[in-house]
Amino acid sequence: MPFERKIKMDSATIRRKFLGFFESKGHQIVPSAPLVLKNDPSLLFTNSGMVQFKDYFLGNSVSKYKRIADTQKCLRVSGKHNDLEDVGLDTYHHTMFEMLGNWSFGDYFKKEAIEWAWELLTEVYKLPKDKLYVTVFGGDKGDNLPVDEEAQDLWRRFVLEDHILHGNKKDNFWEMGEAGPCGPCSEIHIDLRSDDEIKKKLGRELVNNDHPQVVEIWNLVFIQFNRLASGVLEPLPDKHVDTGMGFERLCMAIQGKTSNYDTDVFRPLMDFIALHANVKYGTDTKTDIAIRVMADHIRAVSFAIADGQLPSNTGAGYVIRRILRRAVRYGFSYLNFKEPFIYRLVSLLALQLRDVFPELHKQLDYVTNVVHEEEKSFLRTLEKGIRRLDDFITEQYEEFLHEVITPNVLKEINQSGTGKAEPLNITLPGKIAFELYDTFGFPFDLTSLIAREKGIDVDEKGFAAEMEKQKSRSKAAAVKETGDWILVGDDGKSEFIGYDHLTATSRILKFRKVKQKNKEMFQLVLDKTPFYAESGGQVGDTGFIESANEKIWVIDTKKENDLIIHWTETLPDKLEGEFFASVNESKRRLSMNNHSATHLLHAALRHVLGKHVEQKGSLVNEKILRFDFSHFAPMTDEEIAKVETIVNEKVRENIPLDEKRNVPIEKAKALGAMALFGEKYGEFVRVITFDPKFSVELCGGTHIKATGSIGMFKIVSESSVAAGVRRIEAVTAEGAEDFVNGSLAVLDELKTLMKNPKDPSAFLQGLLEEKHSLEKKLEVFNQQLANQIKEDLVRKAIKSNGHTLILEKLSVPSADALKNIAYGLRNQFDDLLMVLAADIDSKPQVAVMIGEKLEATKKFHAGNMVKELAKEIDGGGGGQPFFATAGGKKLEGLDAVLVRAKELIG
RNA sequence: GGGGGAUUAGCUCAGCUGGCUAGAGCGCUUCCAUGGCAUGGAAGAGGUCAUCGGUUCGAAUCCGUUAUUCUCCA
Repeated sequence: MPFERKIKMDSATIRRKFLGFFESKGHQIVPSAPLVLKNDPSLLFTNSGMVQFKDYFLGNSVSKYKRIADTQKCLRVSGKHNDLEDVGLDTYHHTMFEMLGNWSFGDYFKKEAIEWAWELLTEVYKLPKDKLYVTVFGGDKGDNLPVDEEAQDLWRRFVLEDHILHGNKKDNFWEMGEAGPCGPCSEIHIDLRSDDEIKKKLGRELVNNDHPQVVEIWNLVFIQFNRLASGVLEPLPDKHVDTGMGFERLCMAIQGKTSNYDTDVFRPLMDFIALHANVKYGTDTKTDIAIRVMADHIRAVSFAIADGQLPSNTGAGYVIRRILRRAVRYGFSYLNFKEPFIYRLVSLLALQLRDVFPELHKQLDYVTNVVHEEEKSFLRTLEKGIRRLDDFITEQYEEFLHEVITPNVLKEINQSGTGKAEPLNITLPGKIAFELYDTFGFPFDLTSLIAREKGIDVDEKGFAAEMEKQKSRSKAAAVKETGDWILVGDDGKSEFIGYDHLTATSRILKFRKVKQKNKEMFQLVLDKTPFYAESGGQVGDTGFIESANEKIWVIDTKKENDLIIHWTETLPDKLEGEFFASVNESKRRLSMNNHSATHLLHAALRHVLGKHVEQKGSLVNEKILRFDFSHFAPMTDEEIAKVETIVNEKVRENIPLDEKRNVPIEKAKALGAMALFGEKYGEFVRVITFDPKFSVELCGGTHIKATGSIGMFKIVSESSVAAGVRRIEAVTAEGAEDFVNGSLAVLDELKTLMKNPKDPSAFLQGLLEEKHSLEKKLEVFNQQLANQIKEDLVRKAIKSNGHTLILEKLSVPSADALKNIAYGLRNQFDDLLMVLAADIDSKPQVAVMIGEKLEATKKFHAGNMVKELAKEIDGGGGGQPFFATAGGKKLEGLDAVLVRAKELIG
């Protein structure tokens, strides 16, 4: 009997004990960072516990606490060990997972890390010592590194020699990237197999061998080196500890399960899914996979949305969309969920994790709504795709039928709708399957499934080949080369002084070259800079840096983590020495107006619409401000007007800016400042207040001294961006003035054109109605004209050879009229044979019309006749057997047309 | 950032290689039928075929621009 059965500990307790344990060892417990990253070009999502502490390791900033522990939401959807398409197939991969971790920044090192890890696992969690294995770094010749004896000796105090293994550089040496902090690591693995299994094969032989029940649970990283770009390792002055323990696996080990999905982390979700799908988990592989996929994916999707990442068609948003759609697909195919269902899991999940990650529970309605809408939209996509696929399949059948049509085959096809069909030897080309996928978003596995049900094969290789083409195309377009940082003098700290100054005397600390779309650019880091880097929605500053003999334009300023980077197109010839750095003042000033106005808008919206309004996105530049916020209905004109009025009132009050820097976050919250979900805040924050009773926000942006300089605030548009998210675009100051003046100018112009009517809109309304009725009258008039011409032609008709012959030259206003006349006469005579040579606005046109009965005899073909006749007017033409037209250039040829027509008729 | 598709009546969509007087279903209006309702019958209104430009004798259809939107890849 497995040991674990005796232990009962739920996941919440396991998490609590971890945090409590490290708190008792002097660690500060911090909240999880958001799942979605901003300001990091190398990463879309937080994929491990250390991500939020990256800057501490890189030396860009210093941690206030030497010891920290937390549980971190992580998301992994790509990479060597975890492909999205694999999650759910096995029992231990996940998209979102929690990583428990403890850190030392220049404080304790290997001894404490190892002792505490052992104590927690064996004393607190009471995991059996003989089932635990540890690995230590076994050295690497290339890097000239020996075995990590230090760690090995420390482990020997607790662990039997045959439970300690050596690992290679791949498994036991951790690196942040190509260059940067790194060091050996030590992993703890656990053997969860039954005693019988263990007897057959020793646990140590299965460590690091992808066995689902002999798994790594904790990785202790000892950061002691810095790898230079050259590849050389140098020892770090401050050594750090970075550990990460997979929470779901830990729960599996402690709760004595053989699958992460069997723990109470996933079970409530899975039971709910199984209940509504009306299946039992554990009875069928296919439905089990589908249940796991849904239970897993809803976690990733819900928390990503709660952290501010809406599903979209680019970047991180696209990843979220893909995850959700994969869940819908599995539910649709294997659990028969044809209606939106997944959104109902959100509340269950929110409740389950309310105490650890309150952000989801606090935004329950919003997240549920977004998921629901996204589900609906994908189900619509599926429906359309199925229809298209059916069309394709029908086509394939038809082609097939042309070749082999026997009663037996027909019978087979007719039966094929009922379920399993005999293979028919028809293949759906990969190109078509790919087209369905690429253009219409219809998943390949559904294509195969449906095709197979109808006895059709799908060319998988062809599909994969098309997919490859698409990938290489995208890659080729996205080539971006980033060079190494090159130091200019000493590498020091970079300081931002742009809140108080627009100019500075600066030195270049380092620079690097980047190549994008064959364009070479440079990135500079200054020791102190007045340039504001794009952040919080506000655009980065532009401007220049200038030395005694040269001037370099800064075309953009961006942030990478906490580093402020100035983009330039050229590099100064002389990098050393002082530069005069100057920000483009007018752009900054206009952006500041818009940014402060955004704060006023935010406050006004909460005032008018309610407290559920929260910022979901923001863009502030020198021209416009765009503000996305949670709200479930379109705003009425009254609401918009009211918001505008409130903001403009606040502008006229000329409220002075109250800016407080370095406010402890707790104090800021007490002031009433709202923290945004998905935003990462430090220990100390900046608080921007315009009237403490009106607008208090945490913000790093630049602001005007008093609201009066906004001048005027004008909302330009209100629209929807996603389910439950509205967008307002507005302008301020000169922008608002231009907007209003522009609108008035258009109105003035229109009024002048209408000769200044009292009520312009009524006047225009009348004008439109009049136009409509005139058009109708004209139509009637034209019809009458055509009838006259028709009657004229009827009179000139000759009975000959048993048909009614009309050969005439005439003048009509349009090609349409000619057509009308021709059809009119066709309805009148079923033995009609008519050639009309028309002058339309001085352009020659010929029409040949043949009556229904005459057409049936196939004696004459209008299309062929008109081609022949067109030669006479230097033109060409064609049409159908009974009606054809031709146009040309030679107006004088019209008479010849009639002569030729007579010859043709004979 | 790079591909692919779509845009036709109030809505959902047909309209294949340029020439069938631009269609269907639902909805709408009017009339008729039934005790009422579900509904049935008849007639009718409603379209700059997204936009601008080009090719052509002729463009909803082919080519390019812009806009909007869907979708895939990075």
